[in-house]
Amino acid sequence: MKRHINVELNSESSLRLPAKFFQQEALALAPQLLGKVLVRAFSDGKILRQKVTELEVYYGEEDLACHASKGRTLRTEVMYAPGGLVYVYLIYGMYWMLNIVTGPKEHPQAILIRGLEEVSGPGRVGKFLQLDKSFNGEDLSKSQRLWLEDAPTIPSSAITATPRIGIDYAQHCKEYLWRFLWLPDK
DNA sequence: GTAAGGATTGGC
DNA sequence: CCAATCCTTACT
Repeated sequence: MKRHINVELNSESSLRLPAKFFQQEALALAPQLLGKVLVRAFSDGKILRQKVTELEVYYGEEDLACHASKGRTLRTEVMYAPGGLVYVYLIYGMYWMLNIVTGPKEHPQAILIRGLEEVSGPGRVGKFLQLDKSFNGEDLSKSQRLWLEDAPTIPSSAITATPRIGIDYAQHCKEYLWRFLWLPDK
Protein backbone atom coordinates (compact mmCIF):
# COMPACT_ATOMS: atom_id res chain seq x y z
CA MET A 1 0.00 0.00 0.00
CA LYS A 2 1.28 3.38 -0.98
CA ARG A 3 2.18 5.68 1.87
CA HIS A 4 2.12 9.44 1.99
CA ILE A 5 5.68 10.24 2.82
CA ASN A 6 5.91 13.54 0.96
CA VAL A 7 3.82 15.39 3.46
CA GLU A 8 6.13 18.36 3.71
CA LEU A 9 6.44 19.79 0.23
CA ASN A 10 8.65 22.83 -0.26
CA SER A 11 6.42 25.85 -0.06
CA GLU A 12 3.75 24.03 1.92
CA SER A 13 6.11 23.29 4.80
CA SER A 14 4.51 23.56 8.21
CA LEU A 15 7.60 25.50 9.21
CA ARG A 16 6.46 28.52 7.21
CA LEU A 17 5.95 31.51 9.52
CA PRO A 18 2.33 32.77 9.36
CA ALA A 19 1.17 36.34 8.80
CA LYS A 20 0.37 36.62 12.49
CA PHE A 21 4.06 36.29 13.38
CA PHE A 22 4.85 39.36 11.29
CA GLN A 23 2.03 41.39 12.79
CA GLN A 24 3.95 41.95 16.01
CA GLU A 25 5.51 45.37 16.58
CA ALA A 26 8.78 45.64 14.63
CA LEU A 27 11.05 46.20 17.63
CA ALA A 28 9.65 43.14 19.42
CA LEU A 29 9.83 41.06 16.26
CA ALA A 30 13.35 42.04 15.15
CA PRO A 31 15.34 39.87 17.60
CA GLN A 32 12.99 36.93 16.93
CA LEU A 33 13.56 37.24 13.19
CA LEU A 34 17.32 36.71 13.53
CA GLY A 35 18.18 33.07 12.82
CA LYS A 36 14.94 32.41 10.95
CA VAL A 37 15.31 30.81 7.52
CA LEU A 38 14.66 32.91 4.43
CA VAL A 39 13.60 30.70 1.53
CA ARG A 40 13.61 31.61 -2.17
CA ALA A 41 12.15 29.10 -4.64
CA PHE A 42 12.63 29.39 -8.40
CA SER A 43 10.39 28.08 -11.17
CA ASP A 44 13.09 25.58 -12.21
CA GLY A 45 12.92 23.95 -8.79
CA LYS A 46 16.08 25.49 -7.39
CA ILE A 47 15.73 26.58 -3.77
CA LEU A 48 17.91 28.92 -1.71
CA ARG A 49 17.78 28.79 2.08
CA GLN A 50 19.71 31.17 4.33
CA LYS A 51 19.34 32.24 7.93
CA VAL A 52 18.85 35.94 8.65
CA THR A 53 21.89 37.42 10.41
CA GLU A 54 21.43 41.19 10.20
CA LEU A 55 18.45 43.53 9.99
CA GLU A 56 17.21 47.04 10.71
CA VAL A 57 13.89 48.36 12.02
CA TYR A 58 12.14 51.30 10.33
CA TYR A 59 9.25 52.34 12.49
CA GLY A 60 6.40 54.76 11.89
CA GLU A 61 5.94 58.22 10.43
CA GLU A 62 7.87 59.75 13.35
CA ASP A 63 11.04 57.85 12.38
CA LEU A 64 12.84 60.24 10.03
CA ALA A 65 14.75 57.34 8.47
CA CYS A 66 11.56 55.43 7.63
CA HIS A 67 10.15 56.07 4.17
CA ALA A 68 6.73 56.47 5.80
CA SER A 69 8.01 59.69 7.42
CA LYS A 70 7.29 61.26 4.02
CA GLY A 71 3.67 60.29 4.48
CA ARG A 72 1.40 57.89 2.70
CA THR A 73 2.40 57.67 -0.98
CA LEU A 74 2.17 55.07 -3.72
CA ARG A 75 5.63 53.92 -2.70
CA THR A 76 5.02 53.65 1.05
CA GLU A 77 1.46 52.31 0.80
CA VAL A 78 2.51 48.69 1.37
CA MET A 79 3.93 49.58 4.79
CA TYR A 80 0.42 50.56 5.93
CA ALA A 81 -0.82 47.00 5.31
CA PRO A 82 -0.87 44.36 8.08
CA GLY A 83 2.49 42.63 8.67
CA GLY A 84 3.51 39.73 6.47
CA LEU A 85 3.90 41.48 3.13
CA VAL A 86 7.16 42.40 1.44
CA TYR A 87 8.29 45.96 0.69
CA VAL A 88 10.85 46.02 -2.10
CA TYR A 89 12.30 49.19 -3.57
CA LEU A 90 15.24 50.20 -5.72
CA ILE A 91 18.03 52.32 -4.26
CA TYR A 92 20.91 54.12 -5.99
CA GLY A 93 19.43 52.91 -9.23
CA MET A 94 20.91 49.44 -8.78
CA TYR A 95 20.01 47.63 -5.58
CA TRP A 96 16.72 46.02 -4.60
CA MET A 97 16.15 46.28 -0.84
CA LEU A 98 14.19 43.50 0.86
CA ASN A 99 11.94 44.67 3.71
CA ILE A 100 9.31 42.78 5.67
CA VAL A 101 6.23 44.79 6.60
CA THR A 102 5.39 44.32 10.30
CA GLY A 103 2.78 45.35 12.87
CA PRO A 104 -0.97 45.90 12.51
CA LYS A 105 -2.82 47.59 9.66
CA GLU A 106 -2.33 51.37 9.38
CA HIS A 107 0.86 51.27 11.46
CA PRO A 108 3.65 51.78 8.87
CA GLN A 109 6.77 49.86 9.85
CA ALA A 110 9.14 47.41 8.23
CA ILE A 111 12.31 45.42 8.83
CA LEU A 112 15.14 45.68 6.30
CA ILE A 113 17.02 42.42 5.75
CA ARG A 114 20.68 43.50 5.64
CA GLY A 115 22.47 40.18 5.85
CA LEU A 116 22.21 36.40 5.56
CA GLU A 117 24.62 33.62 6.57
CA GLU A 118 26.61 33.84 3.34
CA VAL A 119 25.50 37.23 2.08
CA SER A 120 26.67 40.54 3.58
CA GLY A 121 24.98 43.81 2.68
CA PRO A 122 21.35 44.57 1.79
CA GLY A 123 22.15 45.18 -1.88
CA ARG A 124 23.80 41.79 -2.12
CA VAL A 125 20.84 40.13 -0.40
CA GLY A 126 18.51 41.43 -3.13
CA LYS A 127 20.92 40.34 -5.85
CA PHE A 128 21.41 36.88 -4.29
CA LEU A 129 17.65 36.33 -4.09
CA GLN A 130 17.13 37.80 -7.59
CA LEU A 131 14.53 40.25 -6.38
CA ASP A 132 12.89 42.94 -8.48
CA LYS A 133 9.94 45.29 -8.40
CA SER A 134 7.47 42.43 -8.85
CA PHE A 135 8.19 41.28 -5.29
CA ASN A 136 6.75 44.45 -3.79
CA GLY A 137 3.58 43.44 -1.92
CA GLU A 138 4.45 39.71 -2.00
CA ASP A 139 2.61 37.84 0.78
CA LEU A 140 5.12 35.81 2.81
CA SER A 141 2.35 33.63 4.22
CA LYS A 142 1.23 32.51 0.74
CA SER A 143 4.01 33.13 -1.78
CA GLN A 144 5.38 30.22 -3.79
CA ARG A 145 8.71 31.97 -4.38
CA LEU A 146 9.63 33.75 -1.12
CA TRP A 147 8.87 32.97 2.50
CA LEU A 148 10.36 32.47 5.97
CA GLU A 149 10.54 29.30 8.04
CA ASP A 150 10.74 28.93 11.78
CA ALA A 151 14.01 28.09 13.53
CA PRO A 152 15.28 28.22 17.12
CA THR A 153 15.27 31.67 18.72
CA ILE A 154 18.70 33.28 19.06
CA PRO A 155 19.69 33.94 22.72
CA SER A 156 19.89 37.64 23.50
CA SER A 157 23.53 37.17 24.53
CA ALA A 158 24.36 36.53 20.86
CA ILE A 159 22.57 39.63 19.58
CA THR A 160 24.16 43.07 19.23
CA ALA A 161 22.26 46.31 18.60
CA THR A 162 23.87 49.31 16.86
CA PRO A 163 22.73 52.50 15.09
CA ARG A 164 21.35 52.02 11.58
CA ILE A 165 23.57 52.43 8.52
CA GLY A 166 23.44 55.20 5.93
CA ILE A 167 20.85 57.51 7.47
CA ASP A 168 22.93 60.55 8.41
CA TYR A 169 20.07 62.82 7.35
CA ALA A 170 17.70 61.35 9.96
CA GLN A 171 18.70 63.79 12.74
CA HIS A 172 18.12 62.38 16.25
CA CYS A 173 16.65 59.16 14.78
CA LYS A 174 20.05 58.10 13.49
CA GLU A 175 21.10 57.36 17.07
CA TYR A 176 18.44 54.73 17.67
CA LEU A 177 19.91 51.27 18.23
CA TRP A 178 17.63 49.68 15.68
CA ARG A 179 20.18 47.57 13.77
CA PHE A 180 20.38 44.03 15.08
CA LEU A 181 23.21 41.59 14.39
CA TRP A 182 23.43 37.91 15.21
CA LEU A 183 27.02 37.17 16.21
CA PRO A 184 27.01 33.34 16.72
CA ASP A 185 30.45 33.17 18.30
CA LYS A 186 29.96 36.00 20.70
C1' DG B 1 7.94 69.17 -16.61
C1' DT B 2 12.26 69.00 -14.28
C1' DA B 3 15.69 68.23 -10.89
C1' DA B 4 17.66 66.35 -6.71
C1' DG B 5 18.97 62.70 -3.93
C1' DG B 6 18.93 58.10 -1.76
C1' DA B 7 17.90 52.25 4.08
C1' DT B 8 24.69 50.67 -1.40
C1' DT B 9 28.59 48.66 -3.40
C1' DG B 10 32.90 47.98 -5.67
C1' DG B 11 36.60 49.87 -8.12
C1' DC B 12 40.32 53.34 -8.71
C1' DC C 1 37.51 59.01 -3.09
C1' DC C 2 33.63 58.49 -6.34
C1' DA C 3 30.87 56.54 -10.21
C1' DA C 4 27.06 53.51 -11.37
C1' DT C 5 22.01 54.09 -12.36
C1' DC C 6 16.85 55.01 -11.87
C1' DC C 7 12.78 55.62 -9.06
C1' DT C 8 10.31 58.70 -5.94
C1' DT C 9 9.46 62.98 -4.45
C1' DA C 10 9.27 67.96 -4.34
C1' DC C 11 9.59 71.54 -6.57
C1' DT C 12 8.61 75.21 -10.60
